Amino acid sequence: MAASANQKPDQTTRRQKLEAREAAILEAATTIFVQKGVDGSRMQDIAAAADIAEGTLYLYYRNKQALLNGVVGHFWHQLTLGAEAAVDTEASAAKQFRQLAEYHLRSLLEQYEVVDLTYRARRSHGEPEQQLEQIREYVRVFNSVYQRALDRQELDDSTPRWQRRDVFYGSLEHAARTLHLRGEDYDPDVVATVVATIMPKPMASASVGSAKDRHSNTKDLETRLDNIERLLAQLVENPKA
Amino acid sequence: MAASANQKPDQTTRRQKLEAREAAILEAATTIFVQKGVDGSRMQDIAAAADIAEGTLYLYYRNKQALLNGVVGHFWHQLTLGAEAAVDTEASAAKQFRQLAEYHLRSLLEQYEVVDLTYRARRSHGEPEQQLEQIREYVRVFNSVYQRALDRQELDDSTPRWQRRDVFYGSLEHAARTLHLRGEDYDPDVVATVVATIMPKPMASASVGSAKDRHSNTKDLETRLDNIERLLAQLVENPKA
DNA sequence: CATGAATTATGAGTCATACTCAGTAAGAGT
DNA sequence: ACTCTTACTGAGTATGACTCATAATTCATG
Repeated sequence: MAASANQKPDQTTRRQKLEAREAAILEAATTIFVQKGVDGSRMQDIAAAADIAEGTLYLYYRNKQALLNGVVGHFWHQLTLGAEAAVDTEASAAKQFRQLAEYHLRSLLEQYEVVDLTYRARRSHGEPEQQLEQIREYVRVFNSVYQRALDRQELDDSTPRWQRRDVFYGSLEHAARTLHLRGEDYDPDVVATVVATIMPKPMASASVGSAKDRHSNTKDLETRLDNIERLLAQLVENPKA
Repeated sequence: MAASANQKPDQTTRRQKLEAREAAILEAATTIFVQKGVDGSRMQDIAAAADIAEGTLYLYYRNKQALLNGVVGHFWHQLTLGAEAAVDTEASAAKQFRQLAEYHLRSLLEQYEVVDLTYRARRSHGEPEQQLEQIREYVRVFNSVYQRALDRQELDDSTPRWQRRDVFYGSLEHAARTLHLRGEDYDPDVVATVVATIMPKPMASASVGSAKDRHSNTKDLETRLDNIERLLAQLVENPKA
């Protein structure tokens, strides 16, 4: 994950070398932490995996906790970039929430082990008790979607934003845990439920009978409209294939 | 929290003494863990606080992780007892959910630091990755309320139970975190929102909901969507035929 | 109440590992 | 080449989790 484009096959400037080292450290640390857990990982091993001496590690991160924070912070930063890309700011508010929810749930599931590290990253060693900066950054993606929805009057403000946000992230987080524990995959149904919860919906979802099949998650009308849009786009771009 | 009533002012039987020690250890460990965090707590200090030698600690708990599990497990067990007491099984389903939600949110807020320890209790030192037994026990309280609601037909089963459960606990958990970070107190509004989310619309005497009946309208839309989807699916899979 | 066998408690010692620091290498500027 | 600064190194130190030989307690016996 180099920050900027490579100019030449081998990075030469001092700055670039340092950044490459830092990236290598983060990658190594992520791997080892995920593999062996935080307590099971020795700084020695992480250094070896990053191909540097143990002491060098401490030039980049004050201590193990800081390294963990770095790993987790990096992860959430990447997640922010992905989320911003996943949301189509032109689409309807419901669709944007759905895109964000889908991206979020997918990511949590795919990188469950890294997410798990998040819970150990916090409070350096005493008082502060604060969120990681990068997590707050990530939440801003939700805030943007929310604000646009308000501006366009596609969402009323009958419920405080933070409450809806907590429902959104809280539900998805727990759903991810449940799905992971069961060894199940991404479930579009969850996204539909959560989005329907966030957006006050004028309609009472008429319940169709048994819809266990993956085909008919026909809970949310908007979800179905999405599907139609996607199918249409498919047809338009690939009329024959 | 002695299991049974004391027979005499000073506990004399072997069993009682051991149980008292165990309780003392848990209490001491809880205090120290909360005060200094898991990494900041030395087994030495915990032993001292429990008024025993360090080695004795290891007769009761295999290692620090096991001790942490003990502390957290004890906490959730107590929470289960409290939750069962807080729910009136005769009341309406909505009310029971509200009682449980209120109790849950209050407890999370009041003992936020202990709850925080929960995230570190898991995976002994490698593979298993499983919930604490006592947490599963706690969740059963929700399941009971849910089952009663179903039996009495105060709740439809249009959404899977686990999804509603994740919304319930996930939302409350995040709300607790938010309120705690802001230094705010228990907020009844959150409970109302969460319960309204769990229970499909028509109910909930707490929250005000404008339930306008658009049922026919919705149904109409659904029928039309069904047709369109079917046609599209045919087209996509069989472009020419 | 002795006696001793089982159980429970002790804390000095062991050991693994996070972190330090005196010394070395590698650039950059002259 | 020579400094001066910045970056790296890994043997060494300190800390704290865990062990274990020994001691104290408890309790079932004669």
